[in-house]
Amino acid sequence: MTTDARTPLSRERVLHAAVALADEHGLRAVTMRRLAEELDAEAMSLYYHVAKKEDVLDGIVEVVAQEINETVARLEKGPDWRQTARRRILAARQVFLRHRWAPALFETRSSTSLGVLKYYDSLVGLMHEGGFSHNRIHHALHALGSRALGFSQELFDPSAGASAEVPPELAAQLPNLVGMLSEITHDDPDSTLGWCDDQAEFEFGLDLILAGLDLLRER
Amino acid sequence: MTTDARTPLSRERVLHAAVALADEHGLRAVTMRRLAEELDAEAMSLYYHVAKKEDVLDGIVEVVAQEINETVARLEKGPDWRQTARRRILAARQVFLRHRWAPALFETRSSTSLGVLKYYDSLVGLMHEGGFSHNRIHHALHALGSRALGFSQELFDPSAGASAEVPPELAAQLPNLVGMLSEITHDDPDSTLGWCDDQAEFEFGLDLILAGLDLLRER
DNA sequence: ACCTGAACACCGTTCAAGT
DNA sequence: ACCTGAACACCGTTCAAGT
Repeated sequence: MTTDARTPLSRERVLHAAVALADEHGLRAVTMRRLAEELDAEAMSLYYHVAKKEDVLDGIVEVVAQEINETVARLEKGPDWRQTARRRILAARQVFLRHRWAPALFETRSSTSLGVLKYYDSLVGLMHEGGFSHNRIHHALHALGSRALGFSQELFDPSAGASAEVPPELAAQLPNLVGMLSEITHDDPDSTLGWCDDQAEFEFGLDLILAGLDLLRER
Repeated sequence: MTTDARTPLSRERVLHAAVALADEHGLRAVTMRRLAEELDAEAMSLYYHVAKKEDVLDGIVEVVAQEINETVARLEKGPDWRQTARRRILAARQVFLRHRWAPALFETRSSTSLGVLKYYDSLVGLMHEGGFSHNRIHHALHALGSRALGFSQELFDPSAGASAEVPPELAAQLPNLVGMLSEITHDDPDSTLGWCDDQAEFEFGLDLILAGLDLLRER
């Protein structure tokens, strides 16, 4: 995973090691000391290449954002703004499926990333060509929220256990929720970004919003 | 803010002190040592009343969730499911406006909260009465995401500076975004939950989704 | 039953010093 | 120019000891 121990450190090496570490052991494993270890260096050495830990976190958001932009750049345009946007968003999602720690991080610090801004810039351009006013586009970005980037925020925690296993004394207090959950099955566990954000659910919400936006455009 | 120094500690006092501390100085100020200080005790004393820090965080989510449920319980029903849901969601939002640190925390750990589950349970019940199948409701909750609870996730960071102040060398790389932002003004700075999640934007996205869902129900 | 002092393992970070 | 050892202030947490 890490390159030769003799390779000198660099901001880029530090950031890529951080992404790899997060991919393998989660974001919590990314400490300055652990990261240095991964690079066969001392924690203090990192400070020559990055300002502080926040800078590392900003940096790995940037790395992931670039990965998204490269993926999106390879896509062909669809027949209309909506299809094109949909394709891009679902492609971005694939990148997050490779970096499952990233949604949580993006939610706190995506504004610092030039790559994220470029992604949005391109989306704004697409919608503007597609007939939306800037004001509408602004609204649209809000309506989409993190869906514009390919993930939806998790309101339930994956670690809390499966849906059906609600303890009986709790179930009595939550009759409607338990009733609903007993009827629901999730389609594809491999496509999950968290507990409940699987591909089918993500697309449902995305399409609902894109359709709603498209109606507004035509008025 | 804190009660008499003689008042014995309790889980409840600890949690309420934690909420007050987060309200005043942010979630980062909530450390075991600082929290103890606030209660005129030693950090180690807290461990008699809470298991660990995670337990404190779960607990303050619960406190806020209860606040939401109490607020919602006082509301009258609207003419239909959609109006009622809208009222509840906007009322929940008011609670988050008093606890601006809470959205970020809810996004990571709301599943542990009985109060949050009760909120959802009631929403599921409302929609079921309103003519939705459980399967549709499940989809609907996904489509709404955190909006069901009254906030939308922030993709941009409030600390990063105002929208118009994009440095010129950056602006050249982001023509569409800069074009958009130059036309946009946010309506009401007081209603903001973060950089861009103000009341008007929140309602736009919420109504778009509620309208889309309502159409599905009628089919 | 409730609270605390001392101690441990772990953070991020600074700074003077090494090559 | 690049890396490091020692040190600091701060975490969460344990545990034996106090009342």
